[in-house]
Amino acid sequence: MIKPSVYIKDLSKHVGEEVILKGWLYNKRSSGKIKFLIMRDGSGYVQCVVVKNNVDDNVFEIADKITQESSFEVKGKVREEKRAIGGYELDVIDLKLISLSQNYPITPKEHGIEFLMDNRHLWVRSKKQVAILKIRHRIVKAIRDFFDSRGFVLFDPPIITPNACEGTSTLFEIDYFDLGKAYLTQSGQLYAESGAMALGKVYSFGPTFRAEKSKTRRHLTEFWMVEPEMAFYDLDDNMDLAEEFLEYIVQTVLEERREELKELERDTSKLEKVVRPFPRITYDEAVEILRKNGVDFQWGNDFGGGDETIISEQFDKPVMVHRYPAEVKAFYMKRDPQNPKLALAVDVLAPEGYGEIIGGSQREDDLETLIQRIKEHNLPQEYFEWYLDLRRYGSVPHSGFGLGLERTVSWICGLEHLREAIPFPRMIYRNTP
RNA sequence: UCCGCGUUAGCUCAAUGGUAGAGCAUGCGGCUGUUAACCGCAGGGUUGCAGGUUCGAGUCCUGCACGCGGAGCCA
Repeated sequence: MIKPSVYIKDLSKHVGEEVILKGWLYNKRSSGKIKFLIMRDGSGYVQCVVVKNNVDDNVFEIADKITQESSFEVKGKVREEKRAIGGYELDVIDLKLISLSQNYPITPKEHGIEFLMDNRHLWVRSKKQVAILKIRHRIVKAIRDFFDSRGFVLFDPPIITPNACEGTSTLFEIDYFDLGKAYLTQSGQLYAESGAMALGKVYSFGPTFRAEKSKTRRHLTEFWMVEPEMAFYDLDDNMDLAEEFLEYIVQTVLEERREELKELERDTSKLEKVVRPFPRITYDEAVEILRKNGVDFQWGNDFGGGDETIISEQFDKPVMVHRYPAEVKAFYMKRDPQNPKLALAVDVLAPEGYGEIIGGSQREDDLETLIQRIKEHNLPQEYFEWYLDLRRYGSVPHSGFGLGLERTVSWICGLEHLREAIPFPRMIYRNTP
């Protein structure tokens, strides 16, 4: 057995005991005959104190020579220590070097983004990145827990698809044997709809791909999306669910990842406010807000990034904007019976300028109307025959939405850029490491 | 695709058109409570690439490459 006797996060249960820890050297400070080694093991950080007069010469020699990010094993006695990070310290008895690291590129000073991105495989070891990745994991778990405990069934759509879901965005093209071109999915929604007709309430959760030449802090070419789809839900039911969902995610992270949020210096008072009910405004009301704020906005257009910021700044909670002009929305969205120019769509804008994190709608459930929409959007109907079947065989009103995982992580962590919200971001000018 | 900014030591950055420097990292030495520790010494450069102007270019001009930010588009 080579695994350590205990992990750093559990040291509080071992005060006064001798333990063996294994990990990497995060940083080292020294003051003559006493050396301070900060070990990280993935679960946390602990300061190991090596005093020359208390250890064998060869142990002190190792403490002297060990370099940043070298892997090592340490035997020592756990002691409470208010001065140290984490509140506990290890009085070192023995040290074993596992592998010496030489010239680790990421030093304890500042680095530029290009360098850090080139070294992303090492950058993920840094404190801030570790905190973000732990929060990302907790968000993913919260998402799954939320749906799993409410009668939803996980329904995995294909990644390789024969056509565009929405027909507009650019797709990544691949050669698919003798069948010609295929594409990487940009949404699992249409497939999720078939799942909803089979299982009632489903969600899909996986990577999606957009070959848009976007070059902003809000875009990745590969990102993760969770897409619930519910039979017998109208737009209001859909919004109720989205609201409860977001509250659950944010409050869960606040409860369970407080340490990590602190490490990121996140202003948690902003997150505390994310509780139901969220403001709900119509597209028309949003346009009014823009005009009051001096934006010369043309009715019928979609909101740009700057517009979204202005709208969301009016509120300290996520704001739900519903009933958009049908022209700017996808073909599958149902029109508002009260006003056929409007689609029963909803976007949820995160506060603090983080923009759209959810897009959803009630789906068109009438066969003839949907065929008409496909024609209007100049989409090849033959590719959508299977989708039309969902309206031929027991069509029901249904709704769903998609939540962008990285945008959610970015917002909750208070990040400047989406690229830190995923281990290995894929962007227009970067697909390495 | 368009607009703006940038590219100097391993990293982060300085340097009126006139001998390329500092901090971190690395190596050596010092310090028994350090918190991005500190102090001393040392090594480390084809100034992104290709041209041009000039007695002289890191600095000015042209082109290219790469990066960053933004627009459009979107989660």
